Amino acid sequence: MTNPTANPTANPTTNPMTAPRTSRQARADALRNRRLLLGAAADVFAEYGTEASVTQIAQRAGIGKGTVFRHFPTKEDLLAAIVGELLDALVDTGVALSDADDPEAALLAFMTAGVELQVKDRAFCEVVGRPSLRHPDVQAGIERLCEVAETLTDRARRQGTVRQDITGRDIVLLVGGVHQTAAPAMDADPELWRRYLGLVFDGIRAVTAAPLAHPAPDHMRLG
Amino acid sequence: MTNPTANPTANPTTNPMTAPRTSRQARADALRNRRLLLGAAADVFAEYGTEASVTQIAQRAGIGKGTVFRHFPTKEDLLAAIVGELLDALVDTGVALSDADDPEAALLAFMTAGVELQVKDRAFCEVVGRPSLRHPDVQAGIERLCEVAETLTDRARRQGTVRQDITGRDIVLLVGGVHQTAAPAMDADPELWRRYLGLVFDGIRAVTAAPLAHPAPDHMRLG
DNA sequence: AACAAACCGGACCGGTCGGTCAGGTTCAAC
DNA sequence: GTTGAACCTGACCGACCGGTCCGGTTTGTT
Repeated sequence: MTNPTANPTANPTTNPMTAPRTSRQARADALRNRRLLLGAAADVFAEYGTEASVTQIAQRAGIGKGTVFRHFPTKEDLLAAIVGELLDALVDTGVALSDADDPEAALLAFMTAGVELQVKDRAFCEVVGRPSLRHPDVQAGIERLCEVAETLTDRARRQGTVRQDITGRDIVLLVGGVHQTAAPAMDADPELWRRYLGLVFDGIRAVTAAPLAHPAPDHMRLG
Repeated sequence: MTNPTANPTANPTTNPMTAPRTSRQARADALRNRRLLLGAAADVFAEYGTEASVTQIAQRAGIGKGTVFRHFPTKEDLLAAIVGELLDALVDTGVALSDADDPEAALLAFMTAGVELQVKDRAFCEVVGRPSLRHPDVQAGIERLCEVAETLTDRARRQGTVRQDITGRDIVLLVGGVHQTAAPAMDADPELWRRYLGLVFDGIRAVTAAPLAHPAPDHMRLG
């Protein structure tokens, strides 16, 4: 959906990654600036989080601030495009793990990849970890993430290596939670999240434990 | 330390909760406004988080913005006073649980109280969950929290109901992490954190699991 | 009652933010 | 080469922030 090489016939008003106009070909300088913008935005959002200013992104890209708003009507649209790509990449990782030999190891690898992405990218973990950004692209990406997580979880459940009462949504939420658990102490130990991922995964593997008293979530946002 | 009824001979420059002047008695209106301010700040920070504006707090208290800065030189000092009180209350809860009959249940009750506080108070969980606010009062409060958590953990460890490689700092970090895990879906289910507290506690109780590969944190902030 | 110190409050300051727009520039079609 | 639409830019706008300041008010004391 947010793949920059996607079908150019897609609706340009809902997909700013494709050609912005349907009639004429996009101009060469416009495409060049768009690439510069997306690269700079990815870097700056990753390093400074969602509160990075548009001015800062424009400077990093070497373009004017007005050009940013020409390509994306609001800052949130730009942010959603960046985070959407990251979500897509993580979904792809999950899909690739869906037919691995060891379902338990595959689920752990998926969670590891998720936490690593959050560690690397401040904006990603801020957007995924809070119900603030209601952008449809992001919502859809998270939904796809839950689906692939459910696939991975289901295989491990059938194998009997993880408890029966864990869902794909649990996994997605726990990936965010593991990162947040370690976050306050990550300056002192950048790999601390591995400790809590191990602990949480022991909880996920506790097949002999009593079922969790509280039911699983059925949807992740809105009320 | 941040108890409003604490010893009035404490250094007023480091403890804004006590009388602001050593020589004369504080004026009646000043004390009244201070109480209004602290109450309003607690409410507004709890509801809107650390980004609540000083103007908003002053309006809720029914006082002028200048009066806020008369009592606390910066917004961060006010925030630290509020959060410090909450930390003290949680430490007291932990101390009260330190001689309970069932160490395992006591540790779980402590964690439950911690998550409940985070659910109720946005500012509290923002300050505890991020290494941003370096205010000494807050740092000291977190340190005391880790100590009482270590006491509770140690009793449960000796009893053999929790794994040997869990520390008090782990517990404090996990309390924050459990809340953050459920946070994205708490609009739909405000009690969802109970599910993940149960799951994490199963991990903590996994006495037969292999020891965690990554070592425990030895300090929580700075680098 | 009279006084001075303490206190109050909101206009004000400098700074930052997301977003707009007029005017100059560049590209591509012919 | 000419032309005009698409594009680029950075000065600018209004809103909001934390924090300051001083004229006016309140308070406790004498």
